Amino acid sequence: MPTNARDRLLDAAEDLFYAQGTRATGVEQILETSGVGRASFYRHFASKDELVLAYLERRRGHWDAVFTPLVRARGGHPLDVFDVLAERLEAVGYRGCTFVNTLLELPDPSDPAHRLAVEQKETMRAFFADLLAEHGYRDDDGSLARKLLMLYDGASVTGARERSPRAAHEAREVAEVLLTAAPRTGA
Amino acid sequence: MPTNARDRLLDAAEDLFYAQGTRATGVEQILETSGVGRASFYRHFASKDELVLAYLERRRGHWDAVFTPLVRARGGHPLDVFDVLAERLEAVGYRGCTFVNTLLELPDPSDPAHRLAVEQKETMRAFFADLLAEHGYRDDDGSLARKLLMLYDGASVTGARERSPRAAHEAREVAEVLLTAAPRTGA
DNA sequence: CGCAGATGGAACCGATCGGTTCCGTTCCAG
DNA sequence: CTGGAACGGAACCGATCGGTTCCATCTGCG
Repeated sequence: MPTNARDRLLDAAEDLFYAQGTRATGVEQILETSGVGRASFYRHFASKDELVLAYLERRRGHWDAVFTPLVRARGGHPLDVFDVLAERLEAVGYRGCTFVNTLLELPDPSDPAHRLAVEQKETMRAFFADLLAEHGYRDDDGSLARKLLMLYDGASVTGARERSPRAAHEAREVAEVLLTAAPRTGA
Repeated sequence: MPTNARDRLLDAAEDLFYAQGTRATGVEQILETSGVGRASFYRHFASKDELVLAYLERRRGHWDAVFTPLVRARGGHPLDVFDVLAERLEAVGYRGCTFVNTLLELPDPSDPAHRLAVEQKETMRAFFADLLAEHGYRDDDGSLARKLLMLYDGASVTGARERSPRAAHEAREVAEVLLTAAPRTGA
């Protein structure tokens, strides 16, 4: 039974938190952007921190509902992740991976937002591991999946800095070299 | 003729800005940590923003004066960068690359702090390019140097998240594969 | 029609933000 | 010894922060 105001708040929060960071975005600005009254805000969220968490959970849902299906639609090869990332880098206003940005902006490991971001990164690593296994790449110690995630994070940061999709293309090239040298299942 | 207060302010700013981020650190906390009076602060810095800039310039100087000599001392091979990075990741309180953190925390491209961080990243890229050339690696389009920097950034972010030097070791392995496949000068 | 729930506006709160001002002290050089 | 520069402490400023409260309005449903 979410009312309209809640959705508008989350829409505004998603835009502003992502573009400016969570600390840099005040409640006031979210109210102005969403057109929601101050009272209504606190009827739907106990605090700004809870809105931040709801924002992160929404982005996590976006990963499950949009990002991974796009990778699957391309065939689900580990390299496809970097092609989907490249498309995102081309979008105006790309500003890096939400979860990398959040865990760097809120570095306290006991912060629920930090923890959620770390959990999401673990989900991404597991996704790489699944794709590798499904395509016959052996990764007994898990290092290959971690390296691909590290490449993904490096491309996200570089893309946010250069505001160009080149980083994703070059990350894909690195990943390609990595996979060429990787052992195959049953070999 | 910098007085003692200025140095103490920069010492405190370096610790706090790096550990918590610049927005999360108030002037008040810097005054408490440094033991400097509020008036003295504004005698040395026109604003908090200028202290942030001075902090970044100090870190940039640290790169020139400490980081790159450590790499040179190991032989100046491109892979040596990752070994020096690994040592840093082992230090308690490691929280990622100052300049990556800053350009993500202050995403406005016209922000002087953001610009300084971007400039420093360009310096790092050029450093990789120099090391590559000095050790006989061809990199006509500069993509190899950019990829190494991307690996460095990925390892920094991952190291900040995992609080372990493993990311640097794995980044070095990726770089090694990359260099093995790279063309050599005169070939 | 009339009621109830959801809403937006605005006033208000204490706390904190970055920044200014004044004053008393310390310390070193002339 | 004396003057001035540098300093620390504290009061103070306006602005903004996150958060609370009250009220008028709108809307949909019985």
